[in-house]
Amino acid sequence: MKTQDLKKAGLTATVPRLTILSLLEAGKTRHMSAEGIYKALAETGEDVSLATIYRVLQQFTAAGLVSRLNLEVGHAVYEIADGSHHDHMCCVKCGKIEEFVDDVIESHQRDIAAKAGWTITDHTMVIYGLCSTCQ
Amino acid sequence: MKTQDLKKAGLTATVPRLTILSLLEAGKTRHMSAEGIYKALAETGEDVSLATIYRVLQQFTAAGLVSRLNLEVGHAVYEIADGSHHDHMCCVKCGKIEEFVDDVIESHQRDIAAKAGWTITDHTMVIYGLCSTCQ
DNA sequence: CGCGGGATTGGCAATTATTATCATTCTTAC
DNA sequence: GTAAGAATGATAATAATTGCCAATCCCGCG
Repeated sequence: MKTQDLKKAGLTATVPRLTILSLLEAGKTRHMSAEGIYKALAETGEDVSLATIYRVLQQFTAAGLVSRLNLEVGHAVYEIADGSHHDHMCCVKCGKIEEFVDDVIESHQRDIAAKAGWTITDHTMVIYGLCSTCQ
Repeated sequence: MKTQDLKKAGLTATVPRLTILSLLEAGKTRHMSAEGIYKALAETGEDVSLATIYRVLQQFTAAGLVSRLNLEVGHAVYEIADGSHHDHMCCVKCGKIEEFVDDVIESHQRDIAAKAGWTITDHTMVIYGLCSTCQ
């Protein structure tokens, strides 16, 4: 039962949390936004406030019950395009951004996309962690 | 001269555009947010409105003069964490999200981080493109 | 060099995604 | 069942960004 999943994650079993977890585990849509969850629940009359959904998703993410994927919007930084493609490492403590290039990763991406029948227009890869001085 | 860079990109050479391009090319800070650019220019008395900065950055990005990097905030989607790590492909036309795993990419990431003296806490990799049905 | 019209800008309102606040309600251990 | 603390809902607030529109600028032409 899902109550156990929540207990195991150190969260008390409340109605909103169980409702959200059930929806996600039902797997009708694998990737859902907070807004999407809100609407899906509203449709079945299981109203949960948007504030709660955001809070619960944070808790679930922290507990490792769900994972979060950020898409192409939000806080952005820009850099002069020098033609050379590179990816980024971002320090979660001091915010430093370092760049790197790895041809093996680049070519694998192309292979993966091609194998799936996709045409790549762009990609982003960001490694988050502690930089050498923030260890 | 920078006017030529703008002309070549199909953009008329205006004061705000030249100001922003100069700042970015000066390279004092390689990665700058819109807000950061706004403040940096304000300090030297070269005021450009925030709305213009956002507009110009969009144009520069579209023209390939600068590139844009999105960080860990913004519109997010969540999925049940099944333990297995995977990365994502996102269709820019229909929004479909597909998942993939590639061990070579994973291990290369660890190597790169280790070589730079970093400790990875997380990473995101999203390939943007056209999915097989949206070609 | 001056002029006209379309492109561009600035100021500000509006949006979008998300977080904070706080009074009310629910959970749980006793 | 009850009390204490955790969680929720409603709503205000925030952050990043975009939309709107009147005022201004840029540039080819005379």
